[in-house]
Amino acid sequence: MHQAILLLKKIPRGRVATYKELARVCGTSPRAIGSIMGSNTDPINYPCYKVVAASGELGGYSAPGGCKKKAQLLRADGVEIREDKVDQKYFYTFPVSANNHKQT
DNA sequence: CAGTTGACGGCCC
DNA sequence: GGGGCCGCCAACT
Repeated sequence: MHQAILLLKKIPRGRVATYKELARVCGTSPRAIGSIMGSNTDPINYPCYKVVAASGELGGYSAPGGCKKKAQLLRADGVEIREDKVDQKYFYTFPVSANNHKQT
């Protein structure tokens, strides 16, 4: 198990997190996040589809359906996608003290 | 254990 | 804003 996987579930509905954000909280590199996500193609227990690139692009999706399914799931979450890209307004940032302890 | 690849990001041109 | 190159951590061979 990895912290990044846990962070996926911490992402509020209608919002998305970037690889770099997860990397920032996990203290690792965005490459690692992608690798971890690729190792976990389980959108059921872990909404990996809520993770997008910093550029707003959906990035990739190893789970069945591909990036198209990913976009579909995001829209179902309340995230509006424009030209296969997510608006920066949906970018969610994790609390600095949200490493592994609840805050506020 | 060592080498290469990959769901990416940042800097330079 | 777009394209190219380097760096990064983890997983696979």
